Amino acid sequence: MLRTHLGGDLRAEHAGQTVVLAGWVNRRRDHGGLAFIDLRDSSGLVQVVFHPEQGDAFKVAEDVRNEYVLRVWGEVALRRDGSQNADLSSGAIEVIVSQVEVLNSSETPPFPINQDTTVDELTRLRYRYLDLRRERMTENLRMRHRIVKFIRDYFDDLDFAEVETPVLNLATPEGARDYLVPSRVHPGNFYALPQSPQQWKQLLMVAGLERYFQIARCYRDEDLRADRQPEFTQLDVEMSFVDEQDILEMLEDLYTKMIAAVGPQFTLQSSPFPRFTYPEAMERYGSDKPDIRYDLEIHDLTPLIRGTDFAVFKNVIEGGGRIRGFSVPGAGETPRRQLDALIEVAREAGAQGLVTVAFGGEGSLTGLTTDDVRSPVARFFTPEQFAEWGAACGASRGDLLLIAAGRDALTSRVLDVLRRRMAEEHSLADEQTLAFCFVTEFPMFEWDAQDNKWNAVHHLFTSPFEEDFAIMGEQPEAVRSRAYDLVCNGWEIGGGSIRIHRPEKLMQVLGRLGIEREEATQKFGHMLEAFTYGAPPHGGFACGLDRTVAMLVGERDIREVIAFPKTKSASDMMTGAPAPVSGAQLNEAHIAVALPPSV
RNA sequence: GGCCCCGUAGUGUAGCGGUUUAACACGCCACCCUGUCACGGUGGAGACCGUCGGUUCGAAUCCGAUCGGGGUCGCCA
Repeated sequence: MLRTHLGGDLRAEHAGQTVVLAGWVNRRRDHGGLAFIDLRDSSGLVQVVFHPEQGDAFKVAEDVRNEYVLRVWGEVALRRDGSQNADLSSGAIEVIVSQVEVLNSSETPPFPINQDTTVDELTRLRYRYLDLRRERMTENLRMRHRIVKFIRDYFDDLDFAEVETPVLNLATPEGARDYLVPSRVHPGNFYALPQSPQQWKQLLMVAGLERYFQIARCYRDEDLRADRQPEFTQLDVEMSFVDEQDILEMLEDLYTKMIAAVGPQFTLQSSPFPRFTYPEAMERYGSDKPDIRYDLEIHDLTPLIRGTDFAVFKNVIEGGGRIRGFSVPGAGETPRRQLDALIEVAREAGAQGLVTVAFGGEGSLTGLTTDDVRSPVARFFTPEQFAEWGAACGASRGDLLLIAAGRDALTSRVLDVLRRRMAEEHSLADEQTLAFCFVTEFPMFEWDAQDNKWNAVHHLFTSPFEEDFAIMGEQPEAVRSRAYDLVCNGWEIGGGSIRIHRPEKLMQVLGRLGIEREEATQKFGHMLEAFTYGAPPHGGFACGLDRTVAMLVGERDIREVIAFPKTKSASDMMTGAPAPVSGAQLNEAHIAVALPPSV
């Protein structure tokens, strides 16, 4: 070892000891006749002191710069009274250097390593190794490790086995776009990188493993977002002989214990986690991943408005739509300009418009007068009617109603956007609170207007409710799936389902999705066949590890918890990937490149 | 693929048609400084304003294209 101690570990009790340290120059304070260096290693910082009496060492210290790598020999000494530094773990002491060796010099870094400043994303990714040297990023990676360690221990304790599944897979027609890998041995044929180990884990259930998990890397060739990378990591779990209840309870237990272990500073809003069916979540929050740290709950005003002469509402109701809205406490004084901005937000979300009703004053809504109500539709309704609406939304004077009209799909979407916007503007979401919930009973199918067919909302191995098989032909939109999502603070953290384990059921679903018998056999024959050999009932889930880590370190962008992420255009700024390959490599893979005309 | 935002010293920003020799902070370099810890002081270097084209007497500034980054919708079972 090049050192005897880690600098950040040194305490008053080490005083008098001779130590050897190694690390980076975090900062140098040169007083001419005396120099201090904050030496940084994986444990933190320690102040090392260079006195001129130490001739050679002092001279070396004068020429040292930030990020130089040093090895120092010295004696731990208590700091003189009044010069202790409470901000450093080692702040009670300092190391008086007798000898120093420069293990490596350093160019001036392109951005400061010793402070957490905003730096252009591009520059950070280009010099990712320096970006990661910064304390915040190092801590994020360590937290990621702790979480993975916790997960492995947790499942190990419950007799789960971690099994690695193939990265080279058969491409499937459903779901996200695949990353393709050419086969050299089979000219013209391709593997697909896994979008998830879905089929493998089900086959492991058929294999009788009963309890499987994996920290699995997954790949999807789709456009990127702050919470989406082309390659990402899932906690993948599957169990046999279980129902929804078993799995939801396990997820609850897993996350509750994980947070207690690695993120004790967070408050769980409620445990057990509230459960909403999909229709309920859409009705109350307009979203299948509601942020329930705040209320702003959506209410149906249609019954109160039915029979109105106000054309906009009347037409919507007659057309089968509804009028829905929610109350924003204390927003009754929102100035006109901001209300206009909200209407614009609603329009961007697809709404024709947005009705705002601002209640003036304080206290209950009884005795409301025309002067107390500020609304663009004030002349179409009486104060009593507005008071009824307010009561339905749980509003008082001083609150603001936001009301959208239209088909449910539209009003949900609009009100969801507004809910999140108002929570943001009024700081309703506590950053230290984690509000988990489950959303269950998702629809099994959704209509794909582009391709004119039904798609699986979750995935095609998800089991519909047994009693819903009967209506699969006539009312596919009404078929409920045994799928569930784990949601936290408006983020979809994970999801899963009870699977289909009988071949004839799978064929039924495949048929509904418009996959012909021939294609079904070709793409899913192995699953259909496996299910004929006594496949046990089974189910499971997959959680986004990147999102889980981001959530627990308070990052909004999963790039902050991935060591070497890609840019929005899926490039690696450090290595330059992806890049052209040689003709020889292409030939071996039997690939002829046909570029689009614009390139 | 659509729409939106951003590209100005190493970093973060200002400047938004003409006294700009492009400003400020941090960083960097030199000198001074024996108790600092975001050390301090003095001085200095460093940017053809992403690229190409256009408008104009004059462009970092206006327009168009392009490249790169980011956001968002589509997409992501």
